[in-house]
Amino acid sequence: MDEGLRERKKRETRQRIADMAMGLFLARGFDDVTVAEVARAADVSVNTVFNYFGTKEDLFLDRQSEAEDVPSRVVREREPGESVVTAFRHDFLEAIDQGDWRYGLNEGADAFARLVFESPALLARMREMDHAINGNLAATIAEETGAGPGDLTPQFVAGQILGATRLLARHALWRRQAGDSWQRIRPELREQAEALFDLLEKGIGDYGRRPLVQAAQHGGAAEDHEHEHVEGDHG
Amino acid sequence: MDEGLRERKKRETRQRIADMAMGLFLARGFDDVTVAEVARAADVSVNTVFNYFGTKEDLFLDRQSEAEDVPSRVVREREPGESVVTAFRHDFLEAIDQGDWRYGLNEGADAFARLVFESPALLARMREMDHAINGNLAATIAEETGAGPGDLTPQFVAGQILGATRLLARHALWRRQAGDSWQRIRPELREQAEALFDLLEKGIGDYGRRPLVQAAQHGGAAEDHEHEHVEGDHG
DNA sequence: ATCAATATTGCAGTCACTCTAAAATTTGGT
DNA sequence: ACCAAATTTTAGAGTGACTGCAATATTGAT
Repeated sequence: MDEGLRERKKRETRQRIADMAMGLFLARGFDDVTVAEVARAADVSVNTVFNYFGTKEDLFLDRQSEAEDVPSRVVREREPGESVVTAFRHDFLEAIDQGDWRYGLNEGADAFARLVFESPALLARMREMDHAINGNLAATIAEETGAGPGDLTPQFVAGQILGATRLLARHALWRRQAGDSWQRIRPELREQAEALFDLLEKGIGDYGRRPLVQAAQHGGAAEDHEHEHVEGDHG
Repeated sequence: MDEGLRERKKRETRQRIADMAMGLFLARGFDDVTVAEVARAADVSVNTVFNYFGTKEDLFLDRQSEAEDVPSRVVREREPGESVVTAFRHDFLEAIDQGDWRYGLNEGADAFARLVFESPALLARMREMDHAINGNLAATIAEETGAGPGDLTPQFVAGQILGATRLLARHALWRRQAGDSWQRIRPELREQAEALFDLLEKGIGDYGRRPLVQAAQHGGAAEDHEHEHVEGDHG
């Protein structure tokens, strides 16, 4: 045994605190539970709680932050011939079918999401995590593609892709919140994912192009001149 | 006079508080200034400060939040024949030359930025603002293009574009922070902007495509075949 | 001047979080 | 089993943002 009594007790105490906290949060919402209550429930002092968790939010996100470099793995383990985007496309589509927790597509994710959406503090923390994840993925992409330090492309690409997957995941959660079953959501989500990944790959250059004619501008027929004049005056 | 004494005094008090706050923040950093100090400097009680500003962060972002629907205007006022992306391309490139405050490209923006980057609280608030701006722009785009309520494309496009402009703006600020002059930054920023907008328009489908050769796939040496064979076989 | 509306203030309190010093507990050596 | 050092836990006091309430000061209209 390389784990003494001391280590075990610490691990147990930490776990007890986290478990009690999660129970209270799920029952009454994040903001309506005080750290003092968590401490009482775990039978420790408030100071001990802060000894293990730096902030109240950490009580909730304990293990969540482990997922901070998950997207990097998708890039690193992409198959030969696969671009970064297609790697994520395949990963995400698989995730839909398997109810992958990495994108919040698993069964119990909605209870979790409800809690987050109701708490400004947790929302802020989630955005912070998103930011960190963006940075991680950008670094990995830069590394994989050998981009120079002044090159903004890795950060750009990371942001674009994660923006898309987050949007899709959030949309699914939102539909779940509204009462739809995963069964009903899945096929639509697949379509939407395909559509957004197509846009990622092929670009949004033509999106929302305003018609060149102005006669009957917002009369009724808006579907003429779809690809009329793609200008390319940029360097 | 449609403004009585009462109204004027309120306006003046509010302004005095905001000014004093900004002065203290710029001098000593956001986190190292207490609301009580701001109150003392403005010669009012702490309660009066909270009477005008809901949170400490509001003291800093007072007028900033006015800019929440600025991007929407770019879309609405785009010229005939212009897509959403090209509208932003032109707007941003103009902004670079004119040192536009809307993108934080004006002369005094770096002092501001330093303050924000050093304060976790302000960073969180900025991200919150970004989120709101995203939502606004998405709504405008949906409106302009007549997208249905279930269509994720407007949100997607809004996120992609704002992600790009924010990245560019942040990069410029970061270089400013490092001591470069706007004069030196401007031309490079233009190039980077052109590059990212090109990617927005044409897509990132081929970015980071891994070579198809497989010989020493995951043996020991990890640095084989960097850019070997880029081919376009997607479809 | 006086009254009603409202702006400002003082005060007490909550909650997250910090710091410090005093227990309580575990560990290693004898 | 016992002691001493290391470490964990705790109590207690304090800070700072923010809330709620009741008292007070100021303004607007008569």
